[in-house]
Amino acid sequence: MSRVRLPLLSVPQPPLAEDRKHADNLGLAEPAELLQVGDLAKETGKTVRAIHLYEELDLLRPRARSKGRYRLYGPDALVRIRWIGKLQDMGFSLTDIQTVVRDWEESGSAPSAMTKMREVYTKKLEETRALRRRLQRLEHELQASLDYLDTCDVCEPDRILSACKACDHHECDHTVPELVAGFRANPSPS
Amino acid sequence: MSRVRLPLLSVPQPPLAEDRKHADNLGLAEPAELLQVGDLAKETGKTVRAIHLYEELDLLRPRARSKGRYRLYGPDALVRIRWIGKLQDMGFSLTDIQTVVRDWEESGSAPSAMTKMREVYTKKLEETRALRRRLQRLEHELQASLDYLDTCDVCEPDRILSACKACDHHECDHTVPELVAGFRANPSPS
DNA sequence: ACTAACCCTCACGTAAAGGTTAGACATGTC
DNA sequence: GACATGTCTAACCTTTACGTGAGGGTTAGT
Repeated sequence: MSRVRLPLLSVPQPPLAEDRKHADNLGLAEPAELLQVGDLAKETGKTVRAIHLYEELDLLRPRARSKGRYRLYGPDALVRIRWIGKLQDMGFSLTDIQTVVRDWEESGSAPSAMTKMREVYTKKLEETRALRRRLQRLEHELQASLDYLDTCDVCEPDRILSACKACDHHECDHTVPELVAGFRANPSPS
Repeated sequence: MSRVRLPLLSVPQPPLAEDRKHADNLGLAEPAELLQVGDLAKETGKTVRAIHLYEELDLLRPRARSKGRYRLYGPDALVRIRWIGKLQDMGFSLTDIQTVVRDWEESGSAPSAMTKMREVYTKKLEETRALRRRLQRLEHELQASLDYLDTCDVCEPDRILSACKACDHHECDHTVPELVAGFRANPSPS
């Protein structure tokens, strides 16, 4: 019975690509462009700790390790991390994602995998729509409350506001928005 | 830098008013209708524990106690609890609400209080709008991904799906939706 | 009086998603 | 070789919103 929580938003802002450190190992044709964890962090906006965590959860895996055991990732890791981020944004928990990933990898045979993927996304699409409607209702309520408050100082311009906390002016029309009523309800102790 | 999380939704469903236990103490005019914590719980869908918690956080306070120290609430408590719930739905944490309440009570003088209330709601209204836009983008992405997947089995009806995990059919048009690409990115260990 | 429901006050547990040390190597640069 | 950074592992810390007993009174009804 957990209710919806809509936390404050703040998009990570991919901190614009930094200087490629050890340029490119000119000579070796293919395995060029290996990134280390900090690079991933910079480009995805996630922290190193977060990326390590994803690995602990088997959501991500370094392509190799350096001699000194540094993790080395291919560029696909970027895709993966961003993907994780998007799923999170859509409301998946990391453990949800774990499941999704496990399912995908277990069904090495594709058809079921594709089906699953479609299922997951379809379901989430519906949830997202529902959530948006819900938000819209909240928006209306907020708007209504603000309108109500405006009324309050329209009918009693400016000055009388100082008495407004106890103002019964609106009490006659019993449609005090809940968002406003709640403020006053349940007064503090004696 | 916390990102948005949009948890699964599920509205509490106010479990339709139960039988008024000790009917109404016929005789005593005013202080009738005192509820005890379980009643509040039933009517708001919150748990008793939750209600106790709200009290610990100074968001709610019983109007009185019975001889045996049972908490007794007036009907305004219902309003208050529902109000708390709505604020939570809008993304306020309980500690946020604590602040709001404290602010409201401290400014016993009303004008600043009203202003504050308006401020809070105005801000939240904007956040909510932003969030909705964000969700809309996610919705589009989901839709796009699903469309993409449909393409996948339109061009290769049915059977070839079994090879689709490795299918490069779409790789030519480099617009693999991130939501789809992420699935495949970063293959598991060797 | 007896019983079934309630309620009281601690107080510790939990899940999520990392944050934050700490102590110790690794790398790249001058 | 010396420095400044960057990484490694391991392990404990943090916050949120309650959940879950334990141990023990309270109420209402019969």
